[in-house]
Amino acid sequence: MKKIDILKKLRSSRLRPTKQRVEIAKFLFERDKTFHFTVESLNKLLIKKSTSRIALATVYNTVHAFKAAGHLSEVEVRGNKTYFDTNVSNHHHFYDSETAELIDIDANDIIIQKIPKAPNGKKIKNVEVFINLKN
Amino acid sequence: MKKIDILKKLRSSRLRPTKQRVEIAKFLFERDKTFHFTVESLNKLLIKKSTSRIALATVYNTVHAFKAAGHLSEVEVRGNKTYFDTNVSNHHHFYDSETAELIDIDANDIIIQKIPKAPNGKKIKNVEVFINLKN
DNA sequence: TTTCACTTTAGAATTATTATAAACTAGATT
DNA sequence: AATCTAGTTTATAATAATTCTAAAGTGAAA
Repeated sequence: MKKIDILKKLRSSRLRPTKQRVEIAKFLFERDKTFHFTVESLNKLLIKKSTSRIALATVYNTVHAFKAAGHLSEVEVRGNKTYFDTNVSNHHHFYDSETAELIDIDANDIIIQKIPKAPNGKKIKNVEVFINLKN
Repeated sequence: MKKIDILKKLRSSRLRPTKQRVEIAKFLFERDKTFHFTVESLNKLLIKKSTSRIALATVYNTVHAFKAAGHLSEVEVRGNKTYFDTNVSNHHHFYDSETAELIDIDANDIIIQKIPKAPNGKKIKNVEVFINLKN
């Protein structure tokens, strides 16, 4: 993705193409493969690579702005709380983000027909299906 | 579940049945339905219900001890960091907890044959399949 | 009943994230 | 081009969830 495309992408998302946003956007989107990161890891990479210093809070702001604009997705469904479950059997969950409530789904109520094989020397430990709900 | 069972359960898991553990275990396991909670919410409920005061750190310790013993499962796979993904299309993930690495799975590589319908007045927003890896 | 490794406790520390408020800037208006 | 202004960036403080620490307490083995 060219710089000009990034400018377009930002403008079309009503994000002012500031120096920082352009720099972060170039870093994130000028690549061939998918890129997974946390704000913290992105920040470290930016510090290494970039000439100008970008505040951590700006990285948070920018990442969330990109997310709101649909340029990034967040691989996290439950906020930052850890839920525990007295049901230790293999099962799945509905998650209602309105009420921050988890609902069990019996393992038998979901059948997965096709599944990819694990990469390289890895094995599949378990498969969790998470169904997010809306009203 | 009776108190005596809880004592057995703890002993068999090599957890000393201390006053606090028994109290928390009774609260968690002497019920018919699955119970979902966070340490914080559990702590609040314990403060309300219990006679003796239990330190928050003890609730953390105890919950993790129960988890290690297999009496509780943790509905959370990625620690407490939020990952972002430059791939905004609908897709799934492998998660390698050894390396804390996410790997994309194309939406077409997973086919779900049977899925439960959403509860009460809710709709399904999206379905996330999370495949945990081991070595 | 003594002993000691395991526990509990209060509070400090850490980590991830969000809020704040002052300084800055892209782009519209003059 | 100079001015204006809402949106941005920044350093820092605040918050929230969780873990650490070190001292005091306690099951249960001997």
